[in-house]
Parts: sequence; structure tokens; C-alpha cells
Amino acid sequence: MNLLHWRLLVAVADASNITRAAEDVGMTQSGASQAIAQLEASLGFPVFTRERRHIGVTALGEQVIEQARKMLAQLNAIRALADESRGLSGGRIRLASFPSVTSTLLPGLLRDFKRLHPGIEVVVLEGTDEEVEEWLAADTVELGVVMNPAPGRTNVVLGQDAWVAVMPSGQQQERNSKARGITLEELAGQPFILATGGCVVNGKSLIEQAGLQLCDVRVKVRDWVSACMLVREGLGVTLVPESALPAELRGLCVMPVAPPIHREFGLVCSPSGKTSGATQALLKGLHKG
Amino acid sequence: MNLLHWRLLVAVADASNITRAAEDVGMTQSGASQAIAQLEASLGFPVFTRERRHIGVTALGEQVIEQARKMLAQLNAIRALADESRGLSGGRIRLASFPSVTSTLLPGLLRDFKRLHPGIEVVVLEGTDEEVEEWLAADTVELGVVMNPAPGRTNVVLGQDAWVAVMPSGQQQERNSKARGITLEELAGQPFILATGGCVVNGKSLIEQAGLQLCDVRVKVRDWVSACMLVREGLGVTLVPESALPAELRGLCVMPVAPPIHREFGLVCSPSGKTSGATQALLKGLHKG
DNA sequence: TTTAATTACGTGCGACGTAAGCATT
DNA sequence: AATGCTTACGTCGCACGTAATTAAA
Repeated sequence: MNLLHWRLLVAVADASNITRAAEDVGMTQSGASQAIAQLEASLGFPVFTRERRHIGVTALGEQVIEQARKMLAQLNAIRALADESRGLSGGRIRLASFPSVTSTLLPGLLRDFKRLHPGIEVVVLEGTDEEVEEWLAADTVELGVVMNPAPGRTNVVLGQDAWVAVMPSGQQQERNSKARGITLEELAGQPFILATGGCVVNGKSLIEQAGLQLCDVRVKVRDWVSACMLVREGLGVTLVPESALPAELRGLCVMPVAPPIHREFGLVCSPSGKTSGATQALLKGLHKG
Repeated sequence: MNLLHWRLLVAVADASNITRAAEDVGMTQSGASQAIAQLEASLGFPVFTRERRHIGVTALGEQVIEQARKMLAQLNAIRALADESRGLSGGRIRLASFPSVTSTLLPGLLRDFKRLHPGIEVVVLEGTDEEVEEWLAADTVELGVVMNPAPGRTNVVLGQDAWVAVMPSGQQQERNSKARGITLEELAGQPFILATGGCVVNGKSLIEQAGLQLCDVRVKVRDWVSACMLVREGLGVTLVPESALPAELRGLCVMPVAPPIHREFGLVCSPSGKTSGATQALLKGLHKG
């Protein structure tokens, strides 16, 4: 019977849907299902009605949920109190990021932070990686997600992933290089689909950084997944971050780049970020969690 | 940050003493200490002041504690709601037990139950095992702890322990039988200190049940530990439940009885107990926890 | 066929206990 | 010495995730 149970309870009531509620509180559908079952067992009566494909609330459930809401409010009051005492309350953090990170890493991050500091407002700005850098330099945001940050500049490493080559399945390269990977040189010589994800660090920049040149760029698209679709159509090969691969890989052959190339996301703070208590609180939270 | 943390927080505030608070909520001093430290870390400021040998509350701490109290009150309200819905609220359970169990097994049990069902009052009556049986038969209690209950009669097994023989250390039996144990026959022939613990199931009854007879009963005492003290003084040997042994065993030689004899505590309910929702709720709680 | 919930099963992390350490009276 | 808090360390259980299953629409 943890707090998570009650949070989940309220979330399910709000969403009328266990799956969405689970996402809201940051757990899987399965975990949520179990947690709810457990909670109901502990209470001794069902809180929710499972009927056809949506979840309702029993009469008793209503009462319980109302109380739970009040309880969580009290909890938030405590947290707010804590923040206020340190002058963090009413703080506002502007955080800049680019699409892939915004949709993958940030949600969980921000959820946890909001839970810990309900009194601090976090505004997320989305842009290209270049824009993020500009905003940081201009000090219009306190925090920014940057790629491959210069060492020492990063305050927190958010994550990393490897670049992988994508080509239509069934090519002869497939059996040759599937295991040991493919070199940039081999890639550069083929018809290429340039995917950017809205970043200046992309297939083209990587190849050029290696002193090579793409001999035949067929298309340039912003979306990673779109690029993979085009590969499947046989228009060429491409280079994408592993985490950006589409779920459905049929018709595609994905292989590591040799030697491996990684990209790393770091959170850096601007001059004004360094002096903001709220911002520092966020960074502190990341160092452990 | 679970509910236990907040319970502990309040408990510490009330007790002004981590050790006692820990007992109150059912954990060790160490665990409590860690939990408090963790909680303070999470809040970001100290709630308690550690000064000389007692614990005080900081100004912010006061605020937090007040909120926590309210929060826990909300939680209790939920539980009460749950019980009320099942007609359990306002219920009263009379539970009869005898000394050794009352002081060892019951406290934790009752604490957990009260936490789960704040609206149900549990009254504990203490007596000898015979009295407990009488009360059960007369239906003046809903539940009773009985020893070695007839199979099928027990609703829940609370625990069990083995009878052990205690004699002064340094006897020649010591080396002979320490490992393989001592038979009742060997014991019956020696000067005996009869300890009862207020129960009719005791050394004498065990020996007689085995078709033997104590040849020389020197003293009869009620308290198990006192009996062990007398053994140390060299007055004779005795037979006690393992769990009743004193902490300090210097000068004593404890050895198993061969073949082993166990005693079992079971919780049985009287006729009226079978129809009481509150009583059944308690029993249900024991089946799992 | 897709979406949603439950069930089964395995695993990792963290909470808690044991025990040692340290301080205060 | 005795009391009381903290720290170190090991382990056990549980909560959660993965994945298979069921059910409904």
C-alpha cells in the first residue's frame, strides 16, 4: 500500500483507462493492473468496474478516490512547503530540447520532477539542436539538451545511443557485414537517404567528419522513420540513431557501424541556469535518480 | 517515500526518540534511522534536531509533521470507509491469550491489524490457557489463543516452538547428549524444577503424557525464566519452551528433547466469533500476512 | 485484427535487519 | 557502563517489467 498505489488509483479514475493511467504515473499496464488488483484486495471491495472496454468507478470507489485526492493534496502541500523553504517555489525553468529527446527521455524526467517539486513550473521549448544551442548562448533558457556536448560542459548525461546503418534486406552486404558491422566508407559509396531528425549531427555530417563524402544523396528527410520507409522501398541506404528505428523492421536490414559511433545527450545549463535554485534542484534530482 | 516514512515521521515526533518510534511502527532502530535520514534528504532539509540524547523538531519540521498527520488521517478515513462499507466499523473483538503469546506474538499482530482496520476495537484479555478455553466455551470472547489445538479447530496457526531441557552446565550429561538431545525418561529421573508459564501444558504434563513420572519435583514456579535461574543455582533441571529461554544462558546447558516435542499456538474462534464480521476480518488478515 | 486487461514468470533493487561504530551521560 | 543514533554490509522479498493469454469490439 504505497503512495504509488493511491496515485495510480486517482490516475485510473481520471483516465478511465488503466493503460493510460499507467503511463501517467510511469509504469507499465501490467504493473498498474496488478497494483490496482492488490489495492482492491487490501480495501476489501472493488473500486472499479471492468465492463466492456472501459473502466468505471463503483459507488464506494468514488468515496475512496475523493479521500485519496485529498491525501495526495496534503502530500503535495508538504513538498511545496519544502520547496518554499528553500526559495524554490514559484521558480520557472525553461528547458530546450529537440524532438527525439523531447518525446523519449523528457516525459518521465519531467513527471518525476513535478512529483518532487510541484511548485516549480517547467516550460519545454522544442527546436533543432542548433536552435537549442542558440537559446543557451542567448540565455533565453536555463537548460538545454545538447548532443555530444564538449566534456566538462555537460552537467548531466541523459543518455546515449549508437548510429546504425539501415538497408533493404536481401542485399549481399547483409550476410557479409551483419555481424561485424559496416564501415562509413562502404556506406558513402551507395545511394543514400539523408535523415536528419532536425539535427545538424546526421548521416552527412558524420560521413564528412570521417573525411569522406556521400556520392549520391537521393533524398533528404527530417523524420528518421520516414527515411527507413524509403530504404524499404529500395531508394537507398541510410544512417539513423538506434533509438529512432521504427518498431517494424520487416524488409529492413539493420547493422552496426564499424567502428561504432555513438551520440550522447547531455543537459547543460546556461549562465542564468547556474544561479537558479530551481534549475539546480532539477539537476540535483538527476544525479541520483 | 512510502507511507511508512510518514508514519515513522509522526511516531518520532511523538516519541521524541527514534528507538521507541521504531518499535511503535514495527521496525528496528536502524531501519528507522535510515528511513528518517532518507526522508530528510528527500525533503531537502532536516526535520529533526539531534542534540544530546533526545530528538527535537525543527521549525519546518513542525509544519511537515502537521501536514503528515493530516495526511495519515485521510488515509485512516479511507480505511474506515472501507470497513464501514462492510459493516465492520464499530465492531469489537475480544481476544483471549496467555502471557507468553501476549507479550511476543500479539503486539505486532495487533499493530498491523489496527493499521488496516482503525475502526475496529480489539480488547485483549490475558489469562491462563485454561481460562482462555473457558472463555471460548462460554462465548465471552470471540477469539482465543490455545495451545496444541485439535486439528480442524484451529483457524490460524500463530506459531510454534520446541520444548528444550535446561540443566546446569558442566554436568556429564552435557557432553553425552548435547547434540542428539535428551529423552524424557532421562529427565524424569532427575531433580526437577517445574515451570508452568501459567499453562497446564508444562513439563509435568508432558512427562506424564509420555507415561512417565517426575521422581523429585523440587520447586514449582510460574515464570519460565525464574525456573532457568533456579537451574543455574543447581537446584535441578527443567523443561521450557525454546522461545521462553532467557537471553543470558551463562551457566546453563540447553539441549533438545529427543524425540522432539513441539507446542503450537493456534487462534480459534468461539461461536459468536464465527458470525462476527470484524473477527473474520482479523482472521483473514492472518492468512496472508 | 486491434486494443485492453489479466496472468505467469523471472529478476533487480531497495528496504530492512544484524552488527559494529561512535557519542553522550 | 548504558543508552541511543549512525554506518556498513548482506540478504530476502516484493514490485515491476516482459511476454503470453484472454476477451471484447
